[in-house]
Amino acid sequence: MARSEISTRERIVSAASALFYADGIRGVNVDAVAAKAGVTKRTLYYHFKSKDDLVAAYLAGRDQPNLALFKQWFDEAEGGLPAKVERIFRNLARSARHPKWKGCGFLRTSAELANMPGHPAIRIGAAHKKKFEDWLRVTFEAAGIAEAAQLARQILLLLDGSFAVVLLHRDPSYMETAGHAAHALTKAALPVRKKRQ
Amino acid sequence: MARSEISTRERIVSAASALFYADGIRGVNVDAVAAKAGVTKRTLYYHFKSKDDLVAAYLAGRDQPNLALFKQWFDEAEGGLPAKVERIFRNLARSARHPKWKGCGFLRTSAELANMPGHPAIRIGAAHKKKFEDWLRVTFEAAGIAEAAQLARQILLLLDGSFAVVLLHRDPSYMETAGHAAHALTKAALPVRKKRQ
DNA sequence: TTGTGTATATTCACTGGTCGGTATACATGA
DNA sequence: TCATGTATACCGACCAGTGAATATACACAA
Repeated sequence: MARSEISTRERIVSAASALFYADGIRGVNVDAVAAKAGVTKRTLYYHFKSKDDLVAAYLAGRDQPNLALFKQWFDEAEGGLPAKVERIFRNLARSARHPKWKGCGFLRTSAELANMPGHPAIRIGAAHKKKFEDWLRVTFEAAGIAEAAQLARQILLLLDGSFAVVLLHRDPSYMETAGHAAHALTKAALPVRKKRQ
Repeated sequence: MARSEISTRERIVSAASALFYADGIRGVNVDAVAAKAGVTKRTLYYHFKSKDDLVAAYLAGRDQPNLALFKQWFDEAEGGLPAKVERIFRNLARSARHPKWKGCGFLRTSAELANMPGHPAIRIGAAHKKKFEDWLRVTFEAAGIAEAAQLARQILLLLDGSFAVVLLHRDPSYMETAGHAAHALTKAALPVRKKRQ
């Protein structure tokens, strides 16, 4: 193991991440990843046994940071539960306005590799979405929502719908629409307490 | 012009459609399309000036039939507007159970070609989704829904979210969840008439 | 009817280039 | 001396697109 600040392996994953996200899996060749990481291809193949292995590392490296960001957005939002949920969508809309934004890497990878059902990248993507859905469900349960599981799935559907639609239309306002819907569904599922929030 | 039942060009598009949908754009090579269509590659290039041109033809050929199917499902459903909307999702869930189902071809293509913003295929996909959204909006306006445009967008988000999530998890029950959400949002947007539906 | 020109449609063989992955050798530190 | 890690050079398969020739169908003049 090299003792440098960031390991060779990390630099390779980082380069792969940027390229795969920008141009898709099949749109990026291994030489390009090696070049961007500043290593030769042989070195890359020392650390990863195949391109597929590298793809898996790319998504695995995005799992935790992505979830953390959503949770952070939720936590720092003010207002009731519906407002906190909606805030995730509003922040996402802001991200989507950056020119380099290209939707959800997990979703795009699973779409591209849809003909390889058992591909590690797809399993990692599915696990990622499951974690997000579970976090939503637990949060909703804690708020006393009876149909917490169903609501969590609905929010997930709106979120992933946003990724798909905004990627296609390049119009982030769809994310705010999804946020409204998420707000409405959450509010309707909330147990009644008093008239005003 | 050949006088056969189906033209060579149609056979090529049909072959391309099956292959591109199954394996993705970059996962299919032009030789495979030519072979499946029973023509030489040179013939294919007589009818289409490039692979991208063929991709555009693939999606253009799916536009009208896809929309017609959704409208048919909606029309033949019984019950009120929310039930008719929900029926689309239920029928889609049934389609998604077929082993060859691989999500929405428009969405998957736009995800795969996300690094080519002006690609004809993406414009065709965007136009397709826009048509569907417009049809929903007009339908909702006819039902007297004030926020018809917003509701149409929300339904679209749920629909495309279904495609993405079901493709990833291979669990069509998410489509029924989306149908519930669509039902609830439609019902809430409907102008009040009487207590029981 | 027959010959000729022309646009359409199709084939075989090929090219220039890309890509995932590897054989082999070398360096360095424990 | 042995495990770890890096470099150069290469391979075989694949792949989008093309050159040149040929077949088919039809229009029109002799």
